[in-house]
Amino acid sequence: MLSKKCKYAIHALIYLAEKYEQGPVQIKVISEKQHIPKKFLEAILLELRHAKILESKKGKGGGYFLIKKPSEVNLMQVMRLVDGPIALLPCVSLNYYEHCDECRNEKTCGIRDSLIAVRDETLRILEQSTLAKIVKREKQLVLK
Amino acid sequence: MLSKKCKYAIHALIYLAEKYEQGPVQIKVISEKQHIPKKFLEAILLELRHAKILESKKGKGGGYFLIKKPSEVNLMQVMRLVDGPIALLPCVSLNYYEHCDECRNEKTCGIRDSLIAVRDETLRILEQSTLAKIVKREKQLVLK
DNA sequence: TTTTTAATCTATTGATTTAGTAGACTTTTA
DNA sequence: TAAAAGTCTACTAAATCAATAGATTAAAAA
Repeated sequence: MLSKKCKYAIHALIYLAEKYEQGPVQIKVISEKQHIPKKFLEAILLELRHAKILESKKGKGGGYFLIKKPSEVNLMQVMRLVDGPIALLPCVSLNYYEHCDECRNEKTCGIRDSLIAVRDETLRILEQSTLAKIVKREKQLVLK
Repeated sequence: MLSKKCKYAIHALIYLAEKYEQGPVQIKVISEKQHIPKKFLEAILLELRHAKILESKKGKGGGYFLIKKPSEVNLMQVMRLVDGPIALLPCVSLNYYEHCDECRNEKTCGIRDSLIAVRDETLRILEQSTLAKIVKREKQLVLK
């Protein structure tokens, strides 16, 4: 399961993708519109800034804004950044690999194949899910 | 990520699937062969018994054994039982559904589609992964 | 019937992670 | 220079995770 932090991060990014190239948006505005605790959101946005997905401007008229195109930010990146590994076990993780103590020899562990398959399918779907596609989808859903 | 508990449960079940219809296996034996803390394993096996996957026998010659066929136990069942939801958010979970506070209207939430796709692909793979297949796979891997 | 074996039940615990909050500080703009 | 808005440091309550301890019960064998 995703953490609340990650869910908040995704919703904040979608909101900022809607306002792409329309100038900075204040934390307070995102917080209110997306029902995210303001102080918690501050930390999340800072993390996304450090990851070069967002940039910020201080002082009056300041706020946060996307510096990547909405089509270049996907759920795979965001989830990895905020929550860490996508894989179900560290021993099948691409970005956060860790050796498995229990299974003596990884080569003969029968569950790795399944978990690798889950990982790859999950990554495929999450990588395709860009902010641009999500915003487009939401607009279509609102019309229905 | 799976909890250690869930990983232990899977490895214990694979071990018992290898010994299917060969009589009860003591907790201590499973614990040693699979490198699982004995007391922790006790609780896990009990849970699997309550779920009617295992049965136990007390006293001398006692232990645990599978009461379902290895082909009838899959990773989807085990993960759901031990760790709960497979889905990435409660609002896209089939078995542990919970309404989402933040997204006011679920109908227009753009990330649900992706998360539902991830869930369905994950379930498909995990459901196919039966103990029988895993044991067979491990035997093949050992030969290589 | 008693002893031994092995699972069962109750309960507690330490460590880590999650989900925040508080408050002082810095930068920018009007 | 005052107000606005992000930044940084530190702290905390609650929940979850990963166990451990010890008494109890049931079954089999001596």
